[in-house]
Amino acid sequence: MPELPEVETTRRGLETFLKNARIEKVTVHQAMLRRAVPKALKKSVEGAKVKKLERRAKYLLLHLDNGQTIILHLGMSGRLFKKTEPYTPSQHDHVVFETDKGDAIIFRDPRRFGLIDIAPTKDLKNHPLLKQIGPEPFDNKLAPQILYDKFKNKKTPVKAALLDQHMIAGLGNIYILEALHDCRILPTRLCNQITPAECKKLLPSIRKILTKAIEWGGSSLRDYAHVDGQLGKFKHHFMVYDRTGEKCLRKSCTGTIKRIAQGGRSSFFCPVCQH
DNA sequence: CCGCGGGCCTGCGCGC
DNA sequence: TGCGCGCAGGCCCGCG
Repeated sequence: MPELPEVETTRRGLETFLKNARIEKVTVHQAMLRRAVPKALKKSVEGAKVKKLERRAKYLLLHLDNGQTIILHLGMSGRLFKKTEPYTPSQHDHVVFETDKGDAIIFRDPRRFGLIDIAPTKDLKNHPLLKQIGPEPFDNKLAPQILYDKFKNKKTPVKAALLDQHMIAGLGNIYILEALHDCRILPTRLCNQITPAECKKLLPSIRKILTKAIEWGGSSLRDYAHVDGQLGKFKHHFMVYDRTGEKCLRKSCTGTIKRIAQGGRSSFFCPVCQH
């Protein structure tokens, strides 16, 4: 999916015209996403104003002025965009939000791994989808030592642990592999073998990669695009992701990028500069 | 409790 | 040209 940078880019894109807008109409064309769109969505949302747009992990939270919050997740292939002419409707345009400003926001998701839920804002902390999620990468309270403590008793490869949203929020396949390359850690390394010194490099690498990715508007591979239709450009800055057989881009490294499968997902790394 | 593999969906690119 | 296969940004569930 859309990982943290793509969701954050979407949040920023929506904010410019959704903040303080009133949602006048919700149309559900396809209710069956990863789970069913709640029947109450329409009733809970129509007539309410969007007060604040927040991102938590890969979830987008639209806080309304009636005490409800819309919870959106883009899954693997989801995107949210503003309808502009010319508009080519798709059979995967599942939900449409229309505002009092005349805008229509479309939730398009071919694979339907995304989801939409609605919950009282005050109950979000205990929402089953959000309750167990780990710290945000940019949370000031997150320190290398915290990562180390989470790693030290785990026997899984570090790649798998970072994919787990309970460990740290918002990371996915691309940015994990880019961050691990940045701090020279192999994705296959076991968590309980990662040293405190390595954690001290890992966290800044995660933050650096995410920051750069947000600056470039995320990564558009096939489905993802900004709210206004522009493409995210970070894929032109990948060091390892999807670069099998190509030269490692680290200065003066002579390695060639390798691909392996871990837990059914691809991992890319440089066998020369990562250890 | 933990770790792994499968399943959920559609679409695309590749090799034959 | 057409078909089958593998693979794709994520997450949940059930099994051992």
